[in-house]
Amino acid sequence: MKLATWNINSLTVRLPQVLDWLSTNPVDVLALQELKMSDDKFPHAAFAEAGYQSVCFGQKTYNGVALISKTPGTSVVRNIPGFSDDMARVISASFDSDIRVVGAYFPNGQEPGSDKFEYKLAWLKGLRDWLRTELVTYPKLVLMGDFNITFDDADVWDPEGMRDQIHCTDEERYELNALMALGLVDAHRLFAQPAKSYSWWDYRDFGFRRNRGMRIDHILVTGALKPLVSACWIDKTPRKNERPSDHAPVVVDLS
DNA sequence: ATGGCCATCGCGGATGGA
Repeated sequence: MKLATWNINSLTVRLPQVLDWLSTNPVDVLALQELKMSDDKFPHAAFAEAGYQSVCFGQKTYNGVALISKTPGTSVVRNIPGFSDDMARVISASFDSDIRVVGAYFPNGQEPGSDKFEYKLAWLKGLRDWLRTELVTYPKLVLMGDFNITFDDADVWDPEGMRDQIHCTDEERYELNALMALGLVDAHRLFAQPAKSYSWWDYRDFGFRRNRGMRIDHILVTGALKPLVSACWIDKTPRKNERPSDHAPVVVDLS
């Protein structure tokens, strides 16, 4: 079973790229973030023609998440039960009866100390409190998406320049580590990876060409799934497309 | 470098992203 996550920065713009990617990377489940599209606009038919089911949790202009899958997802849950939020950031479903997939678009946070930063920290706490009980119900769980947090300096092209900046603060990393402490492991770091592996590059200043990026898109798995993880990689190919998303897909092989 | 780029809304330029 292969799963992937990809922040596509507008499904309206990037639908052809998503379909193209799926045709050469026929994963079982693809979590999408930043649809920037309301549910009534979601292209279920286009995915169906490609042989994929889809469940979405959209929002006009901002945010929006979806799960694209070969088999239908069951027990679909939108956002974080118990955490009141007017933004569409999380969608969860079960596949192959007992694999629970949580696709998430974590808040950006804009700037440490800002209202958006405080919202990010509150959201992270809400996610953690919910996942603690969710992991009891679903021991085989995958949490993947755009986390908007780096683990450490290895995830940042310019650690000195980014020190204490958004995505790299101690507060964000504390919350990320607290999530891991619930019993999750970073699939990417289970394997040797190319040096300077990033999942996002700024559109400005030839960020991708110069590999000035950050690894902020992650796939975390529970201990029960860890023995099944045979590979995890970042696919930089779509970042070379015309009009690319600023993020690249991350893929995990659970076979 | 007080920035660069991109998507949205909507038709100019602000807002958000990261």
